[in-house]
Amino acid sequence: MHGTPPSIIPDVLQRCDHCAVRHQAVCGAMDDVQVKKLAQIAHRKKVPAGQTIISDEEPVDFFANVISGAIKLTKTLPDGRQQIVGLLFAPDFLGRAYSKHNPYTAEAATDVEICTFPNAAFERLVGEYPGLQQRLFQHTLDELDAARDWMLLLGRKTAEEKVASFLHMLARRSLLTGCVHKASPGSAAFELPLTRSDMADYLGLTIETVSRQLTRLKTSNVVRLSTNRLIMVPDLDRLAQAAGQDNHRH
Amino acid sequence: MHGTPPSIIPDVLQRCDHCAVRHQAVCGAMDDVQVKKLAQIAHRKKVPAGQTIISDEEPVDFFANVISGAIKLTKTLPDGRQQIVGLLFAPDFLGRAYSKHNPYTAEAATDVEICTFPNAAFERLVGEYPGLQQRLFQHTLDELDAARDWMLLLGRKTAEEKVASFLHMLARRSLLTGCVHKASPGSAAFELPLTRSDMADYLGLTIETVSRQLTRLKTSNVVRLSTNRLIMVPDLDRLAQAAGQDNHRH
DNA sequence: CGACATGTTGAACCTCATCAACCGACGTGG
DNA sequence: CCACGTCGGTTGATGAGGTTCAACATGTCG
Repeated sequence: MHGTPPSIIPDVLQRCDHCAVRHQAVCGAMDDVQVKKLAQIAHRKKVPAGQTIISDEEPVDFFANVISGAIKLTKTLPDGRQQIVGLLFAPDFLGRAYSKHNPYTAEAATDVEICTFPNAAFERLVGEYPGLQQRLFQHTLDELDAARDWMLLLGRKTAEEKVASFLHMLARRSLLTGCVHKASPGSAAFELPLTRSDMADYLGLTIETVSRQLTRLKTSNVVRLSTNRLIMVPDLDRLAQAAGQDNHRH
Repeated sequence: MHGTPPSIIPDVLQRCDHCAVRHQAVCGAMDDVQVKKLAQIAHRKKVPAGQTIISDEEPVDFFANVISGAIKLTKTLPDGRQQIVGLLFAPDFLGRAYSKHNPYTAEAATDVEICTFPNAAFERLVGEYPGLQQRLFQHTLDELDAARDWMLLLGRKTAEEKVASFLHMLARRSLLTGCVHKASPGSAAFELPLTRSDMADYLGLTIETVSRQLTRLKTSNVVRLSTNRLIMVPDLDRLAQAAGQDNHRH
């Protein structure tokens, strides 16, 4: 929502070899030679929480990989009602093929690190390496699946199921993303990347309802909160059940 | 929801040249020589309303173009609550690249005609003609945009805005799809492709609420209903306003 | 004609939004 | 140092928008 442009910290010396997402992000489709080409057009950028990265009102001239942090994609009605239509995490990709115009706004939900590529140069690379286009396509399909899952949530789930589903998604995510304490199998612990207000915008609720449902889940011992942001899930199956989920999947 | 497989009416003699969607569907990316190849693997199929085309529980072994009618993509919670996560119309494409498994069910909302291609053969063609893959990618991006628009609707719009948005979408569609009476500019007339029950599942409402909001729009003269299914919109801008839309777009 | 599916309307209820007060943490300036 | 404003979050009271349950209307098909 800030008008100021994100500060650019070019990092030409940065070797992709040491990048945390080298083998997961779109560059995972490329061999070392290709990645070197990519490195030449890439720029690391740090974006503080709350800053707008892409606005739906301005053309976009770059693509980006998310290195760390969370980015929210939002849509807003003329009267200000807002909905988060997508969340991007570590190896995800930001940007739209075939169009300079994004139909939504991208904003840093937390402090964020991204690796940007200028539009033209990146599209040239996509032309050279068909594997890259396929990777982008695959990523878009995943985003579509996620969006449709969320449509089911927004249209048909209760407030408690919505909150539980959100936590369940993060919990699953935390299990995949390395560094797990895996204290006991079937449990998880993670940090909330969103404020209550953002959670509300993601779930189609109000902050008050989100807060109430969280305390409900807390008092029924489905989750534990150490701070406002640190969540501990003792039993993932119970959480999945509270989320009204197909738990024979995922 | 029916268990019976759709009846297959192979139509080898059918020339793609005469196909209503020859230049709009994915085949629009192909020249006449390529289309001839495509015609050899294509089969026309008629599917009666209500019949399941693709189930999320069975692998899919074909792709398809929609020739006529409407197909709904649905997701269902274990307890039966249902949400339509996508609607496919005439030149749209059904099927999922890179995966035999669809995470949703496709069902004929009206009587439907589709043009199917066996998986393997089609993927071979995609490999040969890069334009085809790009076309599929583009289509997926459009579906993603539509899904995210719908997330905003499901999460943040009121019942009246939801119904109005749905009608507005169909009205816009009816203007693009040839055969318009364009009695007066800014007006539109079309047939509802969905039952009240399906509309409810699409909008995250109940049939009763859909019905009530329709009569509200009717009594406030935003729309006119000749039959239950035939809609007349005298002023598209008023409808857009009732939909809570950005009307400086689209 | 009766049976069944689709759609409308009414009344009661309930979930969630709204409005408001309050809490703790943090930063700033007198 | 403390008063203060601000921000993120919680909790309570109230009410509206939609759901639910039920009755009825309409249309279609054997």
